[in-house]
Amino acid sequence: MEKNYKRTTVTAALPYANGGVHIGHLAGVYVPADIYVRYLRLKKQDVKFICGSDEHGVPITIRARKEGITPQAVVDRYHKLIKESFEGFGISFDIYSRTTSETHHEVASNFFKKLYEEGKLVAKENEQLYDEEAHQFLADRYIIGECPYCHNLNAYGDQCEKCGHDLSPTELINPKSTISGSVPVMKKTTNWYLPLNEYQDWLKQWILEGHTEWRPNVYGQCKSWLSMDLQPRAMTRDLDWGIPVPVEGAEGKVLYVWFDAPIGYISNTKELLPDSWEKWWKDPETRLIHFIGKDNIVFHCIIFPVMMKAHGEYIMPENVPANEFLNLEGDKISTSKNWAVWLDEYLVDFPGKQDVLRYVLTANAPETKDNDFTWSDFQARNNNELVAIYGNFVNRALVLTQKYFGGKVPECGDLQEIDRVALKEFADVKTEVEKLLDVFKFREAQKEAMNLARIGNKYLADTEPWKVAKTDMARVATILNISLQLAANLAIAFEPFLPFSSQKLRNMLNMSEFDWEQLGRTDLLEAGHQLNKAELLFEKIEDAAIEAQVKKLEDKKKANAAANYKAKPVRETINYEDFEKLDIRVGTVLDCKKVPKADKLLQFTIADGLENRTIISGIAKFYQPEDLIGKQVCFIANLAPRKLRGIESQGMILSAENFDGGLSVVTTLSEVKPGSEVK
RNA sequence: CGCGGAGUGGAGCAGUUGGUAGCUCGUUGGGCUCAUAACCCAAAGGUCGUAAGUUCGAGUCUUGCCUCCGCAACCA
Repeated sequence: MEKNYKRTTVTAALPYANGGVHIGHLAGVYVPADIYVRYLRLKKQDVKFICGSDEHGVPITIRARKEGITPQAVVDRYHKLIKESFEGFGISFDIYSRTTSETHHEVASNFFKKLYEEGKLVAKENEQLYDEEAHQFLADRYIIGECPYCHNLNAYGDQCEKCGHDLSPTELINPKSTISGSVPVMKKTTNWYLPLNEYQDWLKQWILEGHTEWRPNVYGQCKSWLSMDLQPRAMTRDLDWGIPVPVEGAEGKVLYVWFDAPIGYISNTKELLPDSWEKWWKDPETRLIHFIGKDNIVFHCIIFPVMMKAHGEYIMPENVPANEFLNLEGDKISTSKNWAVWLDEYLVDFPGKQDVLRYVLTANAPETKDNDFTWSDFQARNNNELVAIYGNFVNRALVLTQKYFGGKVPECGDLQEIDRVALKEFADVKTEVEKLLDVFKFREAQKEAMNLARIGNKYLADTEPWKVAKTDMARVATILNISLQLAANLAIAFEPFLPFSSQKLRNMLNMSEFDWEQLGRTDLLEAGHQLNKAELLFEKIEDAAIEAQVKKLEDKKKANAAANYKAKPVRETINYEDFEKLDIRVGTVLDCKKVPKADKLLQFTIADGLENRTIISGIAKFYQPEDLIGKQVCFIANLAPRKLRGIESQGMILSAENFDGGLSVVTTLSEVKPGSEVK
């Protein structure tokens, strides 16, 4: 803030066009960004608010394949949905474009070309698994196979979720493509890498020394990254959905989405301002602010800055206010599990109540830690704060004015001490709100704005104009004049937070012009100015509406459980000899305890009718060790022993994996002798 | 195993450079009646995840431990 900037470029994370947007997106990124931008605009500062859909990447191709449509059709659908949701909530982007736009393809392509031609990228050849049926290289997560450590048959190419080992796809036994089910083959490929390591010292200096004021979560995350040795990172992928790599010999390759997406900020600016976009990105007198969620910190603080640095013409972000996550009724919000409050549905269920959600999400914003959204909190904040404090004060001032002065702003007479105190208090609010907004503390800033209404209610209670009216109308005039000035101030103070309500309030007050500098002043409405009819600024939300939402969520939860249960296709047929190779037996658990310093592993001592054996199993999350002692389990007796956390596991205990990932140990219906074979 | 963030009265949050713990909502009692049973006042209620340490003194510094969230597939 010390530096005097001429203009501010504000970006909000590009939502991925593979689903709708929900309250988590809104709370984490778009509402705070919108508040900030509206605030700057009110201060008459030069600001551009840039966003758009991120429309490339593998998951979109997967969805398209699943639905039997083109990737373009997928992104068209979600781009429209997302764009409309944002518009519905008054997120005031100057442009909301998309990364499939022509401009973006050109900008991203040129960006890459410049880095390539100047030798800022390093080409590297390596071998990757390739799906010959689907004709594409496979990202780690799209390969499953048997884990070489715990022999879980459904380990992913990057990690086995059962034993927690980090894997590389080539380690998997019997790897299989999740896309086509075919067996992937090794194929050589060349990709271009951004040598992050070469920029490490610069990053350290820029962030760790230059930006100690960044939020602790952002700064800490950067510090964590910069304390390790950064590795070159591939900026291209072998895929057919994306921006073609503009280099000879790079057919069938596209830019990595995380290379492509942040450049989207730049190209969308260019689309908005074809002639003057450069000053918004290249002029050192421009302040660049990225609003993101915590999962994006590394891209916006490390990778994208390095890209821009390597390019050489761009300015660096001045701040990256990242929020933590929002939970919903105690559980993580999840697109894939459909555990979310979707914005498009909210707009239908609560028409005209966009500001209520904006208010609640800001009041409860996950600025320093993850927070929880609950419908009962939503109701309470609406009824006890918006309605009771803000709406009610405005209503009181207007109704009294209507009653005593026919809806005309009365003359302000001599001020008494109590008036001066109230005026002083609300003048102070301006300074306070500004101070907080300037450092991205939106939650507190909104609370401070709400204090204006509190001051108003107290002022009315203290001065009791309805009593004074019996004896001294001149005094009532002064009191109501001040109250109305306060209401006008509220309209300004809340404009960044609750734009719809501010608009409504300004209409009631018949106020045309307004800007932030007027905040704290007492001459916003002239004596004799005619007010419009008072309406309610906010309405109470009844229990029934809340119960309906809670029920909707519960129904979703049930539907999810059902939808997520889908049996996997049966594997390749085997013959009896193959089966016979497996020696499956029943054993009795003699002892069971947690493996120290491993959160998933249990160590079993199993009576097997022979010499007893030790088996490690990754089911600690689902069983208390003592509950298993004495129980009979099925295990594979002739699996090659394997060391896990330093303990040799002599076999594998069989468990069924439920739809939700939960594991249930396989046992027998009646007790049998330890060592009995399972056939 | 490693790294980052967080753990404060019933709920949601503040607590700056260490000095007897604040705010909003809720609760209880009182007041008022202009107002969407809304508003105003007052009170009760925390010893700050846990154990130890530094200090005359720690929520605020150090160390260990516990719990939650996140960490380059997707996801704010």
